Amino acid sequence: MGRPPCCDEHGVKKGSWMPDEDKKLTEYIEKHGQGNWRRLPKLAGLNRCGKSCRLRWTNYLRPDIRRGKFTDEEEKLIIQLHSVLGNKWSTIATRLPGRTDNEIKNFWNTTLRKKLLQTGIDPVTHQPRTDLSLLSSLTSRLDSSLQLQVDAARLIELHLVQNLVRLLTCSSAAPNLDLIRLLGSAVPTNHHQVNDIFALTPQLSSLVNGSLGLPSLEPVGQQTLSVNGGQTAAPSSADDSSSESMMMNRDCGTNSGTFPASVTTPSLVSSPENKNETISLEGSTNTPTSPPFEAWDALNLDDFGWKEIIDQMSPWLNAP
DNA sequence: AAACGCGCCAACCGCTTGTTT
DNA sequence: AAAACAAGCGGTTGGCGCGTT
Repeated sequence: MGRPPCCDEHGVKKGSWMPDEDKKLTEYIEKHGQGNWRRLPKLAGLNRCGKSCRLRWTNYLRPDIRRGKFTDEEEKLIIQLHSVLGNKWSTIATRLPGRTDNEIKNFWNTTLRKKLLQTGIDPVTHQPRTDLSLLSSLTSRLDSSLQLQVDAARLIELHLVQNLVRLLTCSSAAPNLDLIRLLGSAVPTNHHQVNDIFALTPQLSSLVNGSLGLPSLEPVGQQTLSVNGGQTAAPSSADDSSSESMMMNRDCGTNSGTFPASVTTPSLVSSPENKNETISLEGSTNTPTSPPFEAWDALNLDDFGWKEIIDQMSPWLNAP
């Protein structure tokens, strides 16, 4: 049989103490001393549970309680003791006469903890914060990072368009009719008709036919998107890096008709194997006009309306 | 003047530990 | 030895006051 709750009595008052309650409690303890807290409320004429009375007395009414602001010495002592004892507030309180564990705990949580954090000290370990140096280094790279975000966003846009094209041009199976429907065209039944879709936008058509001499998004340094902690796959073969990779009749993998299970993308982070990478998140000096963006920018894909397409493709993109 | 956000702190809650029966 | 009880402890919450918008 478990222990019954301390304050399970019905009608027991909770919340802030009234002055007359404080008076009753103080008078009773001054007269009879501390003792059986469970019986005290009844004897003192209080409609409170014993636990509540004890807390009120020890944290507020006790005559030896020292109220007011913590001094610098107390502050230093608390930090010092906390570094040794941790959150042992009652033990810490025994070293600060007149201060209650509750008061020290509150002071720590509201003031000291923040103070330490601001001065670069971890309030748990009392050691210099390691994440702060990381933050500092990130700040120093803010300028280039902002530019990288632009580069990365651009790259993702291009990559999505690239995969959209590939989906529509897979040769190993019937074209993805659903996607084609999404493009708002009449349902094509062969590759010739699929090509007609691209005729809707000369720019995309050019992209597919490689007639602009566009930089391939797949060549040297291509990586496979990985979900295992960002590990990169080995660069793909030289065949894959051919400009033909953007052409029709390319093998799209075994999952034609659905989004390829293994989505290829240009590497975003340089690696020893990816010497030719033009985009690196670490100290990149790329600008929006640097390769591979120049030629792609010429497409003016913003006007293509790809965003709407990608929105509608989201069920495929999110499919397992 | 009202609304809102935020910090402070008293009090509560649930759990653990120690003591008594 | 086990159950019941009391006290203590630390985390969390809720209300209040104050400053800002």
